[in-house]
Amino acid sequence: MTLTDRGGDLHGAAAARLGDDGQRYTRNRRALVEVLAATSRPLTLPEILERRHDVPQSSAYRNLAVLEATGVVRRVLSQDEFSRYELAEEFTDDHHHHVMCSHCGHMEDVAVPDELEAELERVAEDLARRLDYSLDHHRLDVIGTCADCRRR
Amino acid sequence: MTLTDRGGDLHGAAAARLGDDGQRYTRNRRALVEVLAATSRPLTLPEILERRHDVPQSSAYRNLAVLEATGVVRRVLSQDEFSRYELAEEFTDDHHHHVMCSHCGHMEDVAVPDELEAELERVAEDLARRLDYSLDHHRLDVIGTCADCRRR
DNA sequence: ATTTATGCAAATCGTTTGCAAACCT
DNA sequence: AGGTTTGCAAACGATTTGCATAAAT
Repeated sequence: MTLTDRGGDLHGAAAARLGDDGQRYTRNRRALVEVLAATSRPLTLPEILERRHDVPQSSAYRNLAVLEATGVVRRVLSQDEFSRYELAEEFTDDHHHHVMCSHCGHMEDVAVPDELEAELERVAEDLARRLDYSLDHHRLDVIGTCADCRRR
Repeated sequence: MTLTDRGGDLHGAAAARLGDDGQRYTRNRRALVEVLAATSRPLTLPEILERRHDVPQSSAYRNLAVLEATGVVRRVLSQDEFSRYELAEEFTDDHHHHVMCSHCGHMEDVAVPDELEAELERVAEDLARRLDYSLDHHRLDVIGTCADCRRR
């Protein structure tokens, strides 16, 4: 059974993770997790605020930092001026990569073939060992120009 | 024959590229290209300035932007607060990826096996086609904690 | 009660920009 | 001469933070 299979228990899992760190799962934090769970791409802070007008900007930043520190959220950097946020893989049970527009910074989640994924994992482990890093994860971005930006 | 095989002609190639865009290959721009050519990892602006005390910060930023716009330099984002800069692949004749520390943002260049590279290229083309992006390049990061940060 | 989170306003800091002087062709 | 680049200082803007109040346990 996975987190996403358990359906409504995403919030339970997030609350438990925060609790382990002595943090509370508050209204604002739940709102952020809900917004991120409802998209298939990392969102910028303005995009998050658009979806939840009741969360003030500073609280969004502060709580995203808490969620990131506890491993519920991952921050991903794109090519534009904004950071983007997505749920950590552990909370979506979905390993994915990104296609990113080098002009506007837009990102979308994509999956790659299992065979490639397995090879990426092997190579990542090998590189981390050789350079004396403790491996966390790998990240693959396909970078190009999206249809909207080509039109401009 | 490649650019790097031609040895000292990196500057010639950079000058030609800038010339195509009606830009000059000035003292400061040459200094930046020299610094970037001398490392095997993307450098932050402070790291660049450390190596060339004669280039003022604003000129460094301004010229890196020009070099990036003309395709001589690529800006890569890491996990810390700084952008990092490296020579574009066309000017180093070296396709590489990065191992990155999620704590301090440090990055190092790494190569991956040709077989993986070929598969990455195939998958990147396929994804770009399916999502209607014009493919530019792909980027693979291995993310972990470096030995220095583990010690802290 | 006590600790933690909130939200406004102000500060921070990497990066960008205005502008007058210096440079190149 | 006519355009570009320079470099200082000031501005910008995404993100962070101080602090008094509100919420959670």
